[in-house]
Amino acid sequence: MKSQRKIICIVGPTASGKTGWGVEIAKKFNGEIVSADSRQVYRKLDIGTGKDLKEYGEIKYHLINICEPEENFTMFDWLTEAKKIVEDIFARGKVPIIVGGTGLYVQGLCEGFQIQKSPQGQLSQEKIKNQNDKSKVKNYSRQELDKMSLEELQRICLQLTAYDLQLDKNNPRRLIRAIERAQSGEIVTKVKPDFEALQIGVELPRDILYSRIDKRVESRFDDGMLEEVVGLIDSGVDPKWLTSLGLEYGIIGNFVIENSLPAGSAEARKIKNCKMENSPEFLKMKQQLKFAIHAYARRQLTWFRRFPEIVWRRDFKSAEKEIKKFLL
RNA sequence: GCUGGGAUAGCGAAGUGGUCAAACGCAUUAGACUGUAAAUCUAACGGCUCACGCCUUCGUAGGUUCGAAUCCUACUCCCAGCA
Repeated sequence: MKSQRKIICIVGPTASGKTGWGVEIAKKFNGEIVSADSRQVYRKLDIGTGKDLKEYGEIKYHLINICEPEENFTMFDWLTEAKKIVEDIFARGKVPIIVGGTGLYVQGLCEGFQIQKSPQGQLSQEKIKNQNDKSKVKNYSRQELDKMSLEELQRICLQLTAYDLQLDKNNPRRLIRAIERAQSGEIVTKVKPDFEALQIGVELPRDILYSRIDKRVESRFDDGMLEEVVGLIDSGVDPKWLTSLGLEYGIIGNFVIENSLPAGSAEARKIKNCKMENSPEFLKMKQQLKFAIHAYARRQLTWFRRFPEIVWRRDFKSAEKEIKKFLL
């Protein structure tokens, strides 16, 4: 197969078996895997993020374990790296295979997201000046914005961007971004990338998906996921940051904090952990985690559904056929 | 066997005469999403209907009342205390 500017994306909800497919495809089509996972980028977060590094075998993978806990990492950080790596893989005459459940990242790559100074942004700057109220012509930092109440954010947003935020006025994250965008005058646009992409979605009946998620939660606890979280907090990782990651680190993290597990000697901790294992609180937390991951999988599916170009496949064989056709 | 407490939608749980198809939480389902995305936010959620609306629900069966998830009677089951 000669080198060509084509990439394969394997997407789908968590626990659908994307990695397995990706590895098989990499083997069959001379590929390398580029992980599109916003949590596996962090070192030391292994069990909770489900880094099955062994699963890759001989296959080369990228963008896993590329930064330290607590480091800021955003879509554009990922995009910058991913673009470089994709080029690199092309240069080596191989096929980049993007595998991951972080749909936004995959979309950003396939659609070519780019930051741009926008005239609209300038307009907002004008608007600030026109407020005539010098005290409010302030550039708020993220830190400041994070501390604000919904009402404050709404107020500032209204001053800056007027009516165009009708949409998500109860969503602090969105409001903060809208404010930042207005302040910086930067906007994200799309520039068609010069490669072709085929997006394959791993499809799974809902009930099977859920039971796979549940099983995986169980086995991760068996693998020492609770201990991992305790260890991270113990070693000084900011619990606030950790829990902000959501799911395993959010729910287990909060559980660990509430039960003040990360204190005292390793010995004492171990005993406490064992005692914890089957306490009603522990069981409850475990169930809560499972449900949270169900909801996450649903959110992922909602996201993916908006992209009609994704080709959904239940069995690997037919996905493989699709890819063969595409690479021809 | 006696006494007390209780039975509410898939689950948990409010409601103790009208404004109750019944708060709230969970689950579930759908949606949003352009530098935090495993995050953040929105909605639906007894049945039928696009909808006004209609129909059937609060353990079961009767009763009181203009009107009952709410009061009365009997029955069934559950829990606690006493035997």
